[in-house]
Amino acid sequence: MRSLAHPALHDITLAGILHALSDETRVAIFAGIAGSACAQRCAAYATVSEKPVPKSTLSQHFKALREAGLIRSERQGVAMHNTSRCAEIETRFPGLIPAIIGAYLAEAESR
Amino acid sequence: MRSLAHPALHDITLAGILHALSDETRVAIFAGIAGSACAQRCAAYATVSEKPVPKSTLSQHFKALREAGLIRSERQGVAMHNTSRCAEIETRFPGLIPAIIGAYLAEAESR
DNA sequence: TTCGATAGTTCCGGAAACTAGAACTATTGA
DNA sequence: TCAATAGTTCTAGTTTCCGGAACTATCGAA
Repeated sequence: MRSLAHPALHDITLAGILHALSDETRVAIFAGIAGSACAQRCAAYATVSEKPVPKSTLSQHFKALREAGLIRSERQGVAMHNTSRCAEIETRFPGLIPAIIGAYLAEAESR
Repeated sequence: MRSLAHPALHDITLAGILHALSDETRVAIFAGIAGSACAQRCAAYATVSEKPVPKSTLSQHFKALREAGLIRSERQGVAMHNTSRCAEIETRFPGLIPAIIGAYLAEAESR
């Protein structure tokens, strides 16, 4: 397995973030990771919003979030530990992630 | 020309907004419209960030912004008047658009 | 009322991106 | 060494995106 690529903070772009989060499944995964105190395994999201997500698709989604700079993934034994990079991003784009998470929660609640 | 479709406020989705703004050209156009007091013609964005944008592509971009609910377009004689729907969206997703515009400006400034 | 100019839209083919099944790789525990 | 677990990569079918060419709508002459 090749080493996982994480962009440096200054390589994270707004368009990249918005694109990564413009997918229902990915924004749900990211909200879950960002809202959790502890690291999350990929497999924790084998079903998202009551829909099963195939393994390969899930892997692609995590890759997209990783390459956008939204999460950090580290192998821990056989599993993967995923944590959000919210704090870092906050220094570059203050208020952006909280606003998106807020909108996500508002939308989820109204459904 | 068929009448232009604008989604109702409650049909505007977060994913739709993020997708529409996940394109460099579109977010630049939207920031221009949102930051302007008066309505903007499509042709005002025939070049964005010093890159020329083909007419057909520009039309598609405006359509994407319109269908995401971000702008309102009305024919005014031979031209189109485009205005942002920021105020409406603010009631549904408070703080979202300002945060994105802020991030866009921060990124534009750092380049 | 026809002609020309202007401003967008639609059509369409090639390019790029997304989805998900199948096969593969890495790590751990028996 | 083997089996199980957790992800990744390969690949093909589908969908979406880009931009040139052709089309439509509106207005202002003449």
